[in-house]
Amino acid sequence: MLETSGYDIVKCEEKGVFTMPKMLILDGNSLANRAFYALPLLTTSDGRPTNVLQGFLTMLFRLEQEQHPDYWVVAFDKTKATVRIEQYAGYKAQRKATPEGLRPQFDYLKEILAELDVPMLELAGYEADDLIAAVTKQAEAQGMQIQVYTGDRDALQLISPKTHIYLTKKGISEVECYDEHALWERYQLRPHQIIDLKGLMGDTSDNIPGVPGVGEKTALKLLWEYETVEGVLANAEKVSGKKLQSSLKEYADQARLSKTLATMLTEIPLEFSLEDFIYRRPQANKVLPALNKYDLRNVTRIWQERHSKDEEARQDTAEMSLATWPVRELSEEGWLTQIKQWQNSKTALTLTCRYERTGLQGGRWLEWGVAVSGESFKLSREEVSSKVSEAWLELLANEQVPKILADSKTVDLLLGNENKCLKGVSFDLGLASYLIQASRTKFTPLDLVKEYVPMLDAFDSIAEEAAALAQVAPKYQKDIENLGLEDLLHTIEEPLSLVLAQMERQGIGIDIEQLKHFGEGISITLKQLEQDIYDLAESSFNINSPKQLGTILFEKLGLVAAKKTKTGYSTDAETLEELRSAHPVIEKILDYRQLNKLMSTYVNGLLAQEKEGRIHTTFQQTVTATGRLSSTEPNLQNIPIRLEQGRQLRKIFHATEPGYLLLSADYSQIELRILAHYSQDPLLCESFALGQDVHTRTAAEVFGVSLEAVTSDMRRSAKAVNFGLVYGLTEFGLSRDLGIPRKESKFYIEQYFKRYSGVKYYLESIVAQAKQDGQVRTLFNRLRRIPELYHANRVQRQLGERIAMNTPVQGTAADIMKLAMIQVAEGIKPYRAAVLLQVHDELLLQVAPEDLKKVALILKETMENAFPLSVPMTVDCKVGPNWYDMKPYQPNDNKE
DNA sequence: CGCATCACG
DNA sequence: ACGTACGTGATGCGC
Repeated sequence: MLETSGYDIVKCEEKGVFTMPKMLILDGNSLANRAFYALPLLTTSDGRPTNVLQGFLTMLFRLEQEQHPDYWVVAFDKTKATVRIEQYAGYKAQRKATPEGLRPQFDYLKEILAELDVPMLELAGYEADDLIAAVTKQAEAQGMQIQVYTGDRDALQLISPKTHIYLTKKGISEVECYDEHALWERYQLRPHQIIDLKGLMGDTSDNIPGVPGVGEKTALKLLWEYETVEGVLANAEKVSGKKLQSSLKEYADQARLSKTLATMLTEIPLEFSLEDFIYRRPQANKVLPALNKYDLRNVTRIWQERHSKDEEARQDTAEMSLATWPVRELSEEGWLTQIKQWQNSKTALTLTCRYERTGLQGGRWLEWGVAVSGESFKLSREEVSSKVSEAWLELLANEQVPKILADSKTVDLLLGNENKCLKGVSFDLGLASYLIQASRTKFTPLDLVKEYVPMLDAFDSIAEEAAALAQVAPKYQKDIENLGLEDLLHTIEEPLSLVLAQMERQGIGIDIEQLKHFGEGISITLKQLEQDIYDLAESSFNINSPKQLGTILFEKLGLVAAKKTKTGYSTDAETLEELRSAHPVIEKILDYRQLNKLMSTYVNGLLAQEKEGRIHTTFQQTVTATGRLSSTEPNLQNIPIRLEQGRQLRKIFHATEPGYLLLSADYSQIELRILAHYSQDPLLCESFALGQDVHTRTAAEVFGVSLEAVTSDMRRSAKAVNFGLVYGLTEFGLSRDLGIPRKESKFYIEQYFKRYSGVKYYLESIVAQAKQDGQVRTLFNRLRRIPELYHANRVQRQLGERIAMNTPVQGTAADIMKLAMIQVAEGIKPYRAAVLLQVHDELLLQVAPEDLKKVALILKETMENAFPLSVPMTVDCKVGPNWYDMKPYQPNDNKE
C-alpha cells in the first residue's frame, strides 16, 4: 500500500488542493533502479528480466487509482553526454555501470508505457531530474498541484506549497511524502537549501565532490548557522574546528561547483506543452497484450481489478459528488402524516442515528437522520412529541418498510433499551462494505460515504449524513452484486446481526461474589510467588516487565538466553519452559505469569464489566479477515479452559434466569470435515463417514499400522499434523509443535500426503487458484483478497499461500456456524431458551430445565444440518448449572 | 502506540 | 541465510 505521513494527508485536505488540477511526475530512472534492487529478479518464461516492470507498473497503477491524476508523465535520463559533464568531467564517473538485468528493462518499460498512453519525457544531454524541474516549474505556473515520485533526495529542492515530493522508502512499495513542513521536521532546512546541503556534503553516487570531511551532520550544522554555501564560505573563519576551516577554504571552489551540479535545471531547450501530459485512461485492448507479452500476470490482475471497479464506478467517481437533498422541516402534524405515509412505503428509507452512550447496551438515541426520494429529515428526541416518537419507533419495527442503515445491530440494541426492535433491514452498508473489503477497519457513516466520495470531510447535519448514505447505497449494492455477495449479505450477515444484538442484550449471568473470592485466592498466592521470586533472584524488580525480567535472568543470574526478540531477550513461556531445570526461580515465574494473567485479564477485567449480575460482550461482525466473529469488552471467546486452574473460572458463568441451565453444543472437527468436503479425499471422507476418531485413523495411515496398533504418541503426532493442515502445514511449525527434529516432521508430512493425496492435490490447487485470482472464497462465496501472494518478500508470499489454504476452511466453518445461529435463534423461539455466546465452533445457550430436551434436540439437529456437506457433521452437547460443570448430554428424538 | 505475552478457537 | 504454522483481543510495559 501506498503510505504517506498522516501530516501530509491532513495538510492536503485542509488546503483543498483537490480542486486544483493534479499532476504526477515520476522519475523513471530512479524508480526503475529502486525496483530493480528491491524485487527478486523475476523473469518471463523465456528468461527476460521483468522485476522492474512489475515494480514500476504496480506503483503506477496504484498511483493512478489512488491519486486520480489530471496530468502525468514519466521522465527518463538520456545520459550520453549531459550538460553536467561539460561542467565537471568527474560527474557521475563513479557510478557503476547499469547492471545486466536492468538495462533491457528500460526498453520494455518504455514500450509498455507507450501502450498505456502514459506520456514520457526525455532529452539528450539531460537527466530526468532536470526535466522534472522544468515540468514542475511550468505546472506550478499553471496553478497545478504537483506530486513528484522519486528515490532521489535531490528532488527535495523542488518542494513548494504546490509541489510535494514522494520519496521511496524501503524498496518502492512505500513512499514518504515531503512538503515544506516535513522537510523542516527532517532537516530543519528550507527547500532551496537542499542544493547547499549537497554542495557541502557532496554525493558519492553522483560523484559530486562537496567538501572533504563534511558529511550530513556537519553540513547541516553549518547551514543552520549560515544558510547557504556562500554564507558558510564567507564565514569560514568563524566555524569551529581548524581542520574544517582549512577544508572550507581550500575547497571553496569545489563547494560552489558542487552546489551548481546539484541544482536542478529548470531551463531546458525543449518545447513541451502541459497538454501533452493530460491523463488518458489506458485502453484495455492495448494494455492487456502489452502486459501479457512480458508475462506480467500480477500486474494484469492489479490492472483488471482497478479497471473493472473503475468501469463500474466510472460515472460514480465522475459524477459522484453528493447532491444536496433539501431538509424538510415538519410540524407535529407533519411528522404524523409523513410517518403514516412511510408506513406504506415500498421505497427504502435510509436511516442514521446519533446517540449518547449510557450505562445500558448501546446507549440512548438522540436524533435520527432520514433520507428518501431526494429529501432528508431530522427527528430529534428533544424536538418531537412522544406521540411522534412512538409512531416513529413503530415504523422502525415494521418489517414491511425497507430500511438502509450503516449499522443495524447497534440500532437494534438502542431500540431494545426502549423495548422496541428494528425490522425490515433491506441493506446494511457496514456489513456490505466488510464483505466487499474485509480489510477495512472503519465503518462509520462518514467512512462508508468516503469510499465513493473521497473528498468529503464532514457532515454538517444528521439529515445530510442520511442523504449521503442514501446516495452511496446504490454503489454498494452494485459492488455486492458484482462480487456475488448478495446471498451472503442478505441471508447470513444481515439476519445474523439481529441475532447478535439479542445475544448481546441478553448477556450472560456472572457470580460476582464467587469471582471476587476466586480473585482473593489468587492474590494471596500471587503475593507469595512475588516474594519467592525476589528472594530467589536476590533482588526485587517488576516481574511484569519482560525487559527487567530478561536482565535478571540472563545477566544477573547468568542463564543462557535461547531466543531473542527484536527488542531484547525473549522470556515467553516456551523459552522459560526450557530453563525450568536451570534455576528454581523459573518455575515460580511461570506460575506467577499464569496467575497474574488470570487476575488482571479475567478477574479484574470481568469485574470491571459486570452490570446487574451480567456481562454483555460486543460481538464484532466486521473485523476478521476470514469471516469469523470476534468478541470485545470483554472478550468472552477466550475464557480459560486448557489449564485446570484457569478453567475453574468458568464456574462463575451461569444463566441469567434463576434455575435455567447452560447448554452448549460444539461442532466436532468442523474444519477437517470441511477440508474433506473440499478435497473429496477418499480416506479422509471415509474416516468421517465411518465415524472414526480422525486422529487415530490419520496415525494409522501415516505410520502404516492398524487402528488397534496406534499408540497415544502416534495419535498425538497425527493430531498435530491434522491441526497443521488447516493452517497450511510447514515442517517448522510441526517440529516446533511436537518438539521433534525438522527431519522427522518432514517425514510425517511426506507420509501424510502420500496417503492423503486428495488433500495434497486440493491444497496445491487452491494455492494455484489463489495466485491466479489474487483471492480465495469460502463455500458461501465470502471473499478474501490475498495481496501477500504478490509481496516482494518471500516470507510474506509464503504467508499468502498459507492464508490461501486456511481461509476457505476457517471461513466456511464461520459461514456454517453463522447460518446455524440464525436458524437456532428462530427454532428456539417457542421455548424458554436463549443463545448467549458463540465461540467459533461452539454455541452456548441457556434453557429452562423443562425445555431442555426439546431445545437440545433442536440445537443439535439445526447445527448438524445447517448446511449438509459430503461428510456428516457432528455436534456434541453438554449441559450444566455453570460453564465449568458441563456434562455430556445426548438429546434424542424418541417420543416420550 | 508498538511490542511482548498469553488467553481462546 | 532467513524466518514461518491460521484467526482473534486484553493487558502491561516503556518509548
